[in-house]
Amino acid sequence: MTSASELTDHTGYWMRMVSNAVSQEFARKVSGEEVTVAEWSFMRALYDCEPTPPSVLAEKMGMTKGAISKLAERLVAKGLVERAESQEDKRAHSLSLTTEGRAKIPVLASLADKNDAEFFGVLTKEEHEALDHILRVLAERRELNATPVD
Amino acid sequence: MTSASELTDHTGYWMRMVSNAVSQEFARKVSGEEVTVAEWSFMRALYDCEPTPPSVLAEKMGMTKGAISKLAERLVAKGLVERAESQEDKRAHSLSLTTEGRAKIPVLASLADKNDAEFFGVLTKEEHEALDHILRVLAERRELNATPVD
DNA sequence: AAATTCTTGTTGACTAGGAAACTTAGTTGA
DNA sequence: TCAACTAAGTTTCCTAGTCAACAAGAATTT
Repeated sequence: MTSASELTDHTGYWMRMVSNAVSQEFARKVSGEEVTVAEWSFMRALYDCEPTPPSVLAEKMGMTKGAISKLAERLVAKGLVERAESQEDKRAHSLSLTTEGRAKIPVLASLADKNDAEFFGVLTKEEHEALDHILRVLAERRELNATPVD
Repeated sequence: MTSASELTDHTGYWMRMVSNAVSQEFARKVSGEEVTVAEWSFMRALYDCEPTPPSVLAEKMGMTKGAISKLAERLVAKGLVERAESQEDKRAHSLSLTTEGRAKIPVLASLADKNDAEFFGVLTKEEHEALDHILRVLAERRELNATPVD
C-alpha cells in the first residue's frame, strides 16, 4: 500500500512552522512596548499613508473589517491612533497615528529589524536573498497584494 | 529625519502573509471534510506514532498542553480519536486514531498535496526546491523541533 | 513513611480574529 | 422621488488559542 504523504513533506507545513516561530519571537520583543504584532502591523501600515479609512487597511492587512474595527478601537484606547470623521460621507472616517503613536514607529521598526536579523541571520546572504525573492514572487503571483511597495 | 525601515522590507512580514494565505486556502479545502487545519495536523502527527501521550503531541506540534487537551477533546467528540488510560501512571493517557479517523488520513493527505501543488505551483521547480531547502535550514538551525512549549 | 516537589493533564479567564447580521448612509433606477 | 440596492463600520456569536491556577498522581528527599 502507499503510505500517506508525510505532513512534513509539505512546503505549507514548514511555512507555517517557521512563520509562527518568527511571529512569536517578534511578539516577545514588542511586548515590552505594550503593543502586539497586529498593532504594530496596523501602525506601520498607517504610517505609510495617513489618514486612511479602515476598509483600505483591512485589504492591505488581509484582515476582515470587523477585525480592523476592533484593532482600531484598541489602538484609539491606547492613544496611539485617532479617528477623523469624513464630512463627505457620514458613514466613513479615517484613521491616523497620534503624535505618540508616530513616535513609537522608529522604536518598533528597529525591533523588527533586529528580529529579522536575528531570525534569518542563520541563513547565508544568498539564501536570505533567495527567500525574500521567492516570498515576493509568491505574494505577487498569488495576488496577495498587501502593500504595494517595490 | 530618516524614514522608518519599510515593514515590507522585513522577511518576517512576507513569511506571515504567505503562510496565512497557504493555511487559509488549505482550511477552505479541508472544511468539506468537517476537519480544521489544526485537527488535520493533530491526526497526521498521531498517524506517525500511535499511541502517543498528549504531552508529546504538544511538543511536536508546537502548541501548549492546554490547546492539545481541547483539540483532543474535539476529535474524541467527533469520533476520530480515542483515549487509552495508562495503567503504569494513572495521571497519563495516550491517544490513537479510531478506525474512522485513520480512514480519513489518505483523503486529507491528498488535499494537502493538492494544496501545496496549487499554491506553490506558481514557482519554478528551482524556486520551489530552494524554498523547501531554506525553510528546512531555518527550522533546523533555529531548532524549531526541539523548542519546548511552556 | 511523611513531606515536599515534580509531572500530567484539565479548566477557566482572557485575547484575537472570522462570519454574518445589523445600522446607517449614500446611490441608483423606475 | 422614493424604493431598492449597495457600501462603511460595528456588533454579536463562535472558534481557537494562550496563560495561569489547579487537581491528582508519581518521584524524591529526609
